[in-house]
Amino acid sequence: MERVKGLEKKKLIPELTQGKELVNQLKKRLGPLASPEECDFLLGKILSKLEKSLSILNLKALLHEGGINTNNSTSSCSSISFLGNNNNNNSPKTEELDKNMVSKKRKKTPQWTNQISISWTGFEDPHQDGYSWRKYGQKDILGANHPRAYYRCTHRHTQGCLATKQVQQSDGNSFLEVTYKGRHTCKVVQSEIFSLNNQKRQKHNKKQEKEIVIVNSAPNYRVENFSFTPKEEVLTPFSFPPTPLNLENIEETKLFSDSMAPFSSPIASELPSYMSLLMPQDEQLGMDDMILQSSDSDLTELISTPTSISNSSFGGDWDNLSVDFEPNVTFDIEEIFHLI
DNA sequence: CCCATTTGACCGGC
DNA sequence: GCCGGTCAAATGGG
Repeated sequence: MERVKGLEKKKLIPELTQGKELVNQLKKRLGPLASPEECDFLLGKILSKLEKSLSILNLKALLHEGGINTNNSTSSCSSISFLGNNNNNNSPKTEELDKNMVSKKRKKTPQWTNQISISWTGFEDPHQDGYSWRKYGQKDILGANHPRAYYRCTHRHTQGCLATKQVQQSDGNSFLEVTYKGRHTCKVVQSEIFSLNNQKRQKHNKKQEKEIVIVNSAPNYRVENFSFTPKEEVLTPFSFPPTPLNLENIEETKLFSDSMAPFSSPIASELPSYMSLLMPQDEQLGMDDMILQSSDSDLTELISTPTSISNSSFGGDWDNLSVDFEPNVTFDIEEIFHLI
């Protein structure tokens, strides 16, 4: 993969500029007199520009094989925000030590290594992200119209997995803001993944499968506020696996590669999962196929990424991003997709 | 019966 | 004291 250097950026500018102009045209023509054909034509051109831009950015892997579909381009869009790290030396592992305590005494506020916020609309169900979550609380948040739900990994007590997530419907729109905290340390073996795919889904409802199909057909997304402040040293308390090739990461990577479930929990758990999202992959592959076809080397490449992330810049495998990220930089993709 | 959800209480930080 | 986050008893569904 190649990086987006000056040349690619130069390519991007006209594409995005044209896209923006097309949006403006469409905006002007939208109204009672607008003909569907004209709108479709403009939409097609706009989407073409955006896809081309994405291609340049090498983000095309985010899109499902269908690319941006005009039929549902307004029905689903998600955003990802890496919130960076706000952790200190408090290790969530202390919770594991306290798990036998009966007291309701609140444990020290865990400081999370990885936190990611995902805005989420459309047909995707943010709860179907490849992991099993258990809701443990719900709170009305000041200034928010909707309560915030708190979820933790089902394997919290059995395996001490400390991954949590918060889901809250944002105000003013239909976005579901899903914030993942921590990372999965549970060993969700592949058999369980298969179980998830092949048994739970069938067991619980056909609807879920249906939704997945919808997800696949509604790949439109946007990435916003892509900022990341990796601090390798503070990752340690989270008991990062000694080897990147553990099942957890495999799962993360695989699930993240899955069809259009790009905003699954794995991305919250590990940056390389996001990396894997950005990397061109056979978009035709289903998750199971991905699991089977992944090579260790690929995983190593992906999963070893966070350790290569420094405080200063994205080096190493970050080159694969095809974008020159700066620390805490706001990902301009946001603006790109706000054009839609 | 098991497990997930609900919900009020509780806790720590500010 | 307020607020966000967590706990755990109560409840419900399969």
